[in-house]
Amino acid sequence: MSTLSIGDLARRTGVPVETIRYYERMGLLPKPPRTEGNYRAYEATHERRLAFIKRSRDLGFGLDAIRALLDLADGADRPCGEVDALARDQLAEVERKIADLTAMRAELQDMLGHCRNDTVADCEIIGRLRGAVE
Amino acid sequence: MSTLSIGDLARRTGVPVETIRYYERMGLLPKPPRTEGNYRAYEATHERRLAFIKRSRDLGFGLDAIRALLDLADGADRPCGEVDALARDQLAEVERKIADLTAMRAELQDMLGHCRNDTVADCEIIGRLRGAVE
DNA sequence: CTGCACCCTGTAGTCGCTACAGGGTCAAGA
DNA sequence: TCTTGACCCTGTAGCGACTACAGGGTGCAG
Ligand SMILES: [Zn+2]
Ligand SMILES: [Zn+2]
Ligand SMILES: [Zn+2]
Ligand SMILES: [Zn+2]
Repeated sequence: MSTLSIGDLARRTGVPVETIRYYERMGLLPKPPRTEGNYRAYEATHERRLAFIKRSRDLGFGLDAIRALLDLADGADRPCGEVDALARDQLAEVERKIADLTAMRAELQDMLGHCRNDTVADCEIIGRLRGAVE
Repeated sequence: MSTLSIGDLARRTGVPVETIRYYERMGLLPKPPRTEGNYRAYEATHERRLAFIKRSRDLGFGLDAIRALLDLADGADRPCGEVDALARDQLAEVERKIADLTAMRAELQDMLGHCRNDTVADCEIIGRLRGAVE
């Protein structure tokens, strides 16, 4: 037969079992029918939906945005402006994070480059954390 | 007099009041003496320590690493190898995050570049989230 | 003396999981 | 047939680093 246990679904999508149950609680994944023994019995639609969620998570979308994307994906004939807006917001967020991290990287590299592996008293890293150079 | 209220300290360091109390609970900032009315009364040492914590946080160090850095900073005559190791670990972590985010950015940009602002059914963004192209 | 800004403690919520505890189910092997 | 072990169930608590109250106390200016 064609239903999947939660463990099967986890293996096929790469999403941990606990996370699948969490998505169900959060309303991202519909509650599947149950077997006689009260096991979740998933079908292909669930697998597709979970794969969609996983790809969205891999791009950094938050669960609220994913809920919105899933809703939008159902309205095939509507324009995709809202989808684009969510993607642009996400891109902006990613770019902001990259900018922050790039500044951190530059400062960490510079600190490490100036450190003479001396005593703590002379260490450039500690010196800058203390505020010697900004 | 030379003591600072928690609000003064917050203004001078840019660290919110709630966060200062949180750092105290977490053992990063020593408990300051109190006034008669039970207000925290900070001195210059607290301000320096909090500034150190803030600069470390701005570089992305976690609170455990900052605790270690603060301890190491007190041993002026010891070699700074452990400090360097913490900084290198942090640099590696930052570089890992940049790599992840850069991949997300590339995919988001590519999705957005292919989107023709059509219907949801034709939208490249939705298509890829569904798994059309990996 | 009254209002208001500030301070106090303690607790709960955020986000997206992750890790149990304490049980139930089910198929395969001895 | 019995038992082992892998899997599944619910419910709750923990993570990191805050953030946001609720419900009160303090202190100063008008
Ligand atoms: Zn330099
Ligand atoms: Zn050094
Ligand atoms: Zn392309
Ligand atoms: Zn589109």
